[in-house]
Amino acid sequence: MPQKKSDLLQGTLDLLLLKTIAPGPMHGYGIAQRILLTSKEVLQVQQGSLYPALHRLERKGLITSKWKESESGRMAKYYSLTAAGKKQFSTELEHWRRYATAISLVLEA
Amino acid sequence: MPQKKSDLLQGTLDLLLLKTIAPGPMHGYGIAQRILLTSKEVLQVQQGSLYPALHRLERKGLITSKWKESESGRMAKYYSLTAAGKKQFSTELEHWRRYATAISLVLEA
DNA sequence: CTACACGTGTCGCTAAACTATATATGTAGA
DNA sequence: TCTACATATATAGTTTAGCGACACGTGTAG
Repeated sequence: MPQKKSDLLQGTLDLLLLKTIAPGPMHGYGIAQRILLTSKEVLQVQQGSLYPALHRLERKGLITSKWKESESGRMAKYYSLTAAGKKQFSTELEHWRRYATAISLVLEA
Repeated sequence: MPQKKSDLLQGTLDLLLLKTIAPGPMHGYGIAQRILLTSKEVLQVQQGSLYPALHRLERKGLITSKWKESESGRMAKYYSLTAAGKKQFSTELEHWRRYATAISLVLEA
């Protein structure tokens, strides 16, 4: 069961989204599900965080969207990474690693 | 050299502060220095983040302060953990570990 | 006398994430 | 049939953290 207070750390949501889209086009709902799954039910992305984040990334030109029929037969907006998005992803990944390492240094000191 | 855009992740600052104070009373300026040092110059806590955070923690009863002469001979405000602060620290540490692990799962998938 | 390290603090801003809500459809079960 | 739930997108309004830019004051080194 997902924890009540999921409280995403600011700045990591974009990274998570970018990473999840990377292998191929996905729609918002599916992205959230996949993150929940691969994080072993720890990371729960709220709709109120998810869709604004997706719109934000699209406005920045990091992802593009296209309406398509989903596996369940409904229409859904499929997002894919742009070239800029791929670049941004690797930058942010680097930043996360650097940051997480630094935190560990302080915490485990 | 510290990176320009240090951008602390929201929510981790309190944890860092609590951890740094844990071994014994420290003043704000010293805390920031120590974090910079132990993180190998990666984590730079800005004054505009540091002091409000310290006040916040004190208001919540997680730390207490006392004016004392510092090693340099000036007056400085020394903060120490309260019992509630210690408890909060272990809770937040747990949360961070759980969270960082989950992120890694998604990122390294 | 100037610059820098020490030390605390605030104001105003931005932006991220959350809660709650709205909308719409299909399907399973009582 | 009615209800509940999964699928799917979206926004309005709120909170709050962290940041940049200041302001204040002292002591010391050059």
